[in-house]
Amino acid sequence: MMNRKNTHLENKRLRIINGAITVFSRKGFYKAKIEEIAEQAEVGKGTVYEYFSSKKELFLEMFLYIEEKYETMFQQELSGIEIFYDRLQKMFEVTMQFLNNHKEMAHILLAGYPSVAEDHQKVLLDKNRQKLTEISNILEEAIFRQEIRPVDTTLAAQVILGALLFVGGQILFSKGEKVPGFEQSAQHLADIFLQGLAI
Amino acid sequence: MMNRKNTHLENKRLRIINGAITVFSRKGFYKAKIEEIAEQAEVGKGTVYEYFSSKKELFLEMFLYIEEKYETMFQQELSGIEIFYDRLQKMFEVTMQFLNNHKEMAHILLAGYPSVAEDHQKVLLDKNRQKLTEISNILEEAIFRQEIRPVDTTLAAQVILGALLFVGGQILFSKGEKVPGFEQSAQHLADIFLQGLAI
Amino acid sequence: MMNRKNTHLENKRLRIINGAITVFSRKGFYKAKIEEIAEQAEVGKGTVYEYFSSKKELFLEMFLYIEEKYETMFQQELSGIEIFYDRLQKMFEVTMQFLNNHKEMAHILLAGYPSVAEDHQKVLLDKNRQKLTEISNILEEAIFRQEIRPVDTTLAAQVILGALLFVGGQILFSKGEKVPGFEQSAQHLADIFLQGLAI
Amino acid sequence: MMNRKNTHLENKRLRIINGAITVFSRKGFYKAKIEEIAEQAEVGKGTVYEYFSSKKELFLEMFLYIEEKYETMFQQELSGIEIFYDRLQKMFEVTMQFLNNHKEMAHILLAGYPSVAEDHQKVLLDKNRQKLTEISNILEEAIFRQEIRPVDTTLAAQVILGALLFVGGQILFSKGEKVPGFEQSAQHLADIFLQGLAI
DNA sequence: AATGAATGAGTCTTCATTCAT
DNA sequence: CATGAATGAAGACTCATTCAT
Repeated sequence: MMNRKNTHLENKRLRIINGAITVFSRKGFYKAKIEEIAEQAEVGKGTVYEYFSSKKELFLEMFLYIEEKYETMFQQELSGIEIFYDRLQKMFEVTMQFLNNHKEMAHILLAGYPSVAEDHQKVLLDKNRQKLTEISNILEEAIFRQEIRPVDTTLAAQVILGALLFVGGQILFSKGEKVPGFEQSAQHLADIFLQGLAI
Repeated sequence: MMNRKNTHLENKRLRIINGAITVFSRKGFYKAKIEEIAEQAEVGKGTVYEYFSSKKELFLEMFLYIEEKYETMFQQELSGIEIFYDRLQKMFEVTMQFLNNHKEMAHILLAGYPSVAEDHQKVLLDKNRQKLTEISNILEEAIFRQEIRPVDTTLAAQVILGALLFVGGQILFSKGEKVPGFEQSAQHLADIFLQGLAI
Repeated sequence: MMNRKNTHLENKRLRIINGAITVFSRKGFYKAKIEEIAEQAEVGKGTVYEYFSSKKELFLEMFLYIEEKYETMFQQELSGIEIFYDRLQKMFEVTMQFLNNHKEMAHILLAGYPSVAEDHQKVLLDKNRQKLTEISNILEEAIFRQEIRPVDTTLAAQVILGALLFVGGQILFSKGEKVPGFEQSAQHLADIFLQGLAI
Repeated sequence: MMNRKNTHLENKRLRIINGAITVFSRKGFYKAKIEEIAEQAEVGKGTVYEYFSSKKELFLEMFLYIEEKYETMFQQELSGIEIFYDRLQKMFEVTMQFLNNHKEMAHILLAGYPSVAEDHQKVLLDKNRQKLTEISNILEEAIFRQEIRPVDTTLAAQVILGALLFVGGQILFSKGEKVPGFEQSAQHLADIFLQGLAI
């Protein structure tokens, strides 16, 4: 009983988060209207406030929700892969796939709406840092395994994440134009990073 | 006389643009208040509207102003340099230097505030594309000179610009923490791109 | 239940319209402040916008509301009367009575605030034309019945409506001064129109 | 010399008044911009304030200027005419002619923009009253001469002025539609007033 | 728990007016 | 006298948030 109720509630919360994803990413934080999110979620405007105390809070929760999905996807897809080149390629692939499913989030992930964050800024920055650390760890492991040469892993992680997000964004925002398959792009990218540009 | 007047007017327009830079980058587009920009510029609120027809227009003009400065800096600094590695390094250096002077713009350059743009979106996207083309050309030239191996220059340009902006942003937003010298970081970055990560 | 709610909502809409009547007629369109209308209606400023999408729209709706009341009054009072002289007299009487209850509207009915109208101008002009047609019809009927001689009914209708509104307005705006009873004035007017000024 | 200067000044003042006529009547009081009036008059915005202390004052002065022209025209045209019927007809004719030349003023004359007036309301009302008195006098004279029967001249004057303005307005605002010649309309009107509608 | 009607704080923008040149 | 750049008071309108039902 209790359980069913919880599920039911969870569903409503989830519907709202999904409405938020749709609207926030279409309109951005400021142009998104709570009312429209409520409509999307097929709940009443007031109901949104039963689950989230404010628009900002909703934005944050939505962000964390997406982040978590990204993170999970990231972990899962990379789990079995040992070879660094393959991991790198998979990273790009997963990220592009993810951005493709949440196109609109690319901007948000990239720039993080600093002014929106304010109170929650710490949380958002931490998420970013976390992802960088993750990539950093992968790099360090690869260095340890002597798959790659010793480089400043912090810097390299930034370069990779920047590339991931920006290239992903670029590819996705070039609407209408031919978007090469993710796999192929991912291969190219991994290749560039691994082999470098030098002859 | 006429000249002095023109100069005087130009000064006021410039003061407003600088006010806009300060406030927009501190608060973002939506939280920035015209009144505060006017205060910053030490002009009356109404005066802003003598020079710019709307908040959006002011934002666009400010963006173009900054872009142009960046562009000029970019061109100048790269002009004498022939070796690709040096150019790459300089690119990073210039960009970081620039972002350091306009810290606040990093977000804006990165994400382009899509929802703000709307009417002007085309202009903003074009600027981005323009920069990518520029880098692309540098790459093609380097390929032609056989300084680097033949790669997808479009993709590579995106990777480089993404890295430029993101790494720049990262470095700058880690306020309080030790920021390594730009030169050194630029060297590292150029090295990573040129040599790749592989052993 | 449903019914009570509707009634309740209707009431609020009506309260706002009445506030609008009070304020618009005291101050005219441009000097009227939405906030004051809201105060009059004892609702919040925002509530006005729940019911009317803009100040102009509110003005139009108020105008139509008043027009309808005038029209109804007009129809009802004239319904049983056959003799042309009596109808004419009643027309004046009804109009003066009406203007007396909505003093402030006289100007609006007279001049129609052309610049306010703009978008809605057509609606307002149509209302005017409608009233003229109505009077025109009454005149034609009277001509048919040979109660009055054949005249240009369009012109005559204009004369009569002009007189109705202007005289009404004159009488009402001479505040403080002795206003003769409506009935008596109406008789005089009807007499002038019917008998003419000639000896 | 002095004289020429005065003339010159008078010219500038007049140019502004004429600009005001054009703009006020096209846009109405509130939508008219001082700047546009200045443009029309081909003077600087500030210059308007050299001649008129405020927008309201300019409006009033413009109104009086027009009124005077109307008045003069009225007096002149009626001066030689003795027969009441002819005077009545001429009145209509002159008024329509006048409104045709200052189309836009019809509304203003009709309704008098009460809210604009405020401070000057007295002046405007007086002008109106003055015109009514004038017509009243004409009527009294006609009664004295036994050209028309004794009627309430105040009321009759109102009816006539109301008809003058309203019919004039109607005719003029029916843009695009066939407007019968003024003379003919004036004849019809005079006929209706003199003979009445009765058979 | 769910709703949506009601609210008013907050901001862009307009434009009459001023005043230094 | 003439000008127009500068100003800021004022007001329509939006929308997150509340709360009675």
